[in-house]
Amino acid sequence: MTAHLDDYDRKLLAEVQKDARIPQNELGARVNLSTAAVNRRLKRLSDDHVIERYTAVVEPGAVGYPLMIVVTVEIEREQMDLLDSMKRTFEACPQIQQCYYVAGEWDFVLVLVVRHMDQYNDLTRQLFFGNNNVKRFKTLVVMDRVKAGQNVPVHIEP
Amino acid sequence: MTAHLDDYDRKLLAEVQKDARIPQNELGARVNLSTAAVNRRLKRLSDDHVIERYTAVVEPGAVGYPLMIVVTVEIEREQMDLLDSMKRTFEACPQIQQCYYVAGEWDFVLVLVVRHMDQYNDLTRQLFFGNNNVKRFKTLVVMDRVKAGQNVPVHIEP
DNA sequence: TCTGAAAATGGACCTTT
DNA sequence: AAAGGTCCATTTTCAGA
Repeated sequence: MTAHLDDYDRKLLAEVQKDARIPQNELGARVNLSTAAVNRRLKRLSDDHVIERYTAVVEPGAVGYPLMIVVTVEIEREQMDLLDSMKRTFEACPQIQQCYYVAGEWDFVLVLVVRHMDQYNDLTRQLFFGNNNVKRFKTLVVMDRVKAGQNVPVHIEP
Repeated sequence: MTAHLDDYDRKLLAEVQKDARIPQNELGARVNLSTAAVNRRLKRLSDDHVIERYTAVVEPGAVGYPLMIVVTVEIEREQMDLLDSMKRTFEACPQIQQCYYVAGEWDFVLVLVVRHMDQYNDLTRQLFFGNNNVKRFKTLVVMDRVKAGQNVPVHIEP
């Protein structure tokens, strides 16, 4: 499953995770490869789905979503079709940035961005109060986004 | 604070959040703008920090981090310098993808990617058991990453 | 908005291990 | 075979008119 990545690949991944717009010749200079080799490796990493996609990260506050909220959700019954339909509902909600189905004290963890508390209130009605498979949920209001991103460590550790 | 974005900006942001490698002429075709106009707008959005950065999203499983874990942490005392040092510790830990300081039943929510349970165990020793300002923490093991990303909705809603 | 120069990408082809 | 390097055509970016 795990692709065999060498040291060059790891260095490249570290760089493009930090900044995907560094030109390939500059990347080559940093890792000691020709631009053509960098080009081939990046293409391979994309083809192999090691690199899932390239994206622009938008600052939520700058587009009118200054409020971030984490929600833990417990459900009533762990029934396949109910689960799937909940997952699809969460997936389809644009304000939900992330949705994880988890094992432990809760069943779902959601991370959402909203315009203001009123919008969050509306969403709780739609998503939680309006769904009779939701047993209870807890709201955690984010006061400081200490660290955010999808970066995966790529350094050589056991 | 909120930059004044028009409809073109929003459409562009929606597109580059989905895929940051679409060439500007193609973007222009999609939103009905010349490539030069697209170019200027994207530059402005970057300069204004509406677009924070461009990044490659790496599939954690493909580089040996198949396990994702959400942790909620409660701390002993909410003292400024202790808080700051905890934030810095969490920020510096490569396995911690996201760290939110929150209000509610917990103080921190962490999202981490690890190689296997043993690595997570080690991390709990370092980060939680080894820190006497941590009162308690709860582990939620992610079974399904239903939705992941940093996408911010940019459509026109109240 | 149009035009063109400069930069970046990505393929062809040859060489090394 | 697998991967690197050089060279070159094509595509993309980006600024001035």
